[in-house]
Amino acid sequence: MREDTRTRIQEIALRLFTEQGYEATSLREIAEELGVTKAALYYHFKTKDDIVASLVDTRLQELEELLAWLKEQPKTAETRREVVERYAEQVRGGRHLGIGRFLERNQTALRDNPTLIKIRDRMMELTVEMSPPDATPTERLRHALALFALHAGKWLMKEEELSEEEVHKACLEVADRLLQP
Amino acid sequence: MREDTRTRIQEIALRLFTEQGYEATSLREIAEELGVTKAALYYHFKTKDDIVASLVDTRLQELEELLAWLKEQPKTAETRREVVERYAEQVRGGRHLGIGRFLERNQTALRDNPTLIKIRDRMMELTVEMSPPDATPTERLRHALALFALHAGKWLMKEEELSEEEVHKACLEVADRLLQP
DNA sequence: GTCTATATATCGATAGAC
DNA sequence: GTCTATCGATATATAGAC
Repeated sequence: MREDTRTRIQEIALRLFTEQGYEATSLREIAEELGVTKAALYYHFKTKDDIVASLVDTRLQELEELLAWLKEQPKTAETRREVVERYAEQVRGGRHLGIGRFLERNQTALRDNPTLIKIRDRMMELTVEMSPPDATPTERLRHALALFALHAGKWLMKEEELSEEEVHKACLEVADRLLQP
Repeated sequence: MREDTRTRIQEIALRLFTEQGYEATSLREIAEELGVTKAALYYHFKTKDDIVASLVDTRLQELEELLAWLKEQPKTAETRREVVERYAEQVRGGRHLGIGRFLERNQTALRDNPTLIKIRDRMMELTVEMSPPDATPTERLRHALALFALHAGKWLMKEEELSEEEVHKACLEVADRLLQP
């Protein structure tokens, strides 16, 4: 069962945008890896930005689901732990693996992209909604950083000779410590 | 006492590279803000990359000084605390303020820049050298993340109505918690 | 030190044949 | 669905006058 061309464009674009950056990756490069000409891409996507939009729409949806759930929960330590677990599951999540890193690395280049702006806003909301209204600045920072630890951990430990499971476990343990009262 | 042109180019370039990204910022834009033509820039810097080099060389030097100092210290909790303090001082540091953010936001676009590669390597070394050889993966991640917290904190708290001092204090407190045994 | 003018290359995007 | 050919804009960089 062969993948369709649209999906392959998305995969190649995601990888190159992540490795090289959005601006530094041309449609010519994407087309060459796919084995077609630049013009062929325009049959599948209207613009270069459209490729990005198709990538990030799914991520925005996931984030909004998590945020909606969080808003219905009491702002307790137990809720925060569950947010981190759900977020971690999304970050390393099945088929959308890698979109997180793409987003991290292209925030400036894509700072005017409407969907990216929404993702950043939701992310900010998420960190705010984790803490009760009377939390101190330090507490709020700790809770926010717990989510951040899941990204940073993977980068910081990429040179260690550890399995993905071990890295994941270490990330969750550090996140948990940041959530302790 | 008027600044010289070379310094003004560096200031404008640093700001635009940080706000818009390296690739998205053209020499034309820099020249326009300076009030000269593109060609004039080439009198002061040989290439666009040369402007970057002039910016990051200082940061590399700072980082190498800190690393050299760290390597002579025992890997104790006290040493780790002092590394964080010195690093924090560099991050918000006087005249080189803003280079940290520039580096964070242009890692992909400038991934082949020799000085940037060195900075990334030294940064990695720094996180490794903080922990004793027998530290667990989780401990190593915690120590590394303590340095990271100083960057992330500023981003995460940029929308809070806090003074720079308060944000800085919160960052240091969270970093300190990550260093606790 | 800064200018005008230009070389050369690449980009995103489109038109139209097949 | 993919091609060739091309448009118009913009990029980095250089040559040479002043």
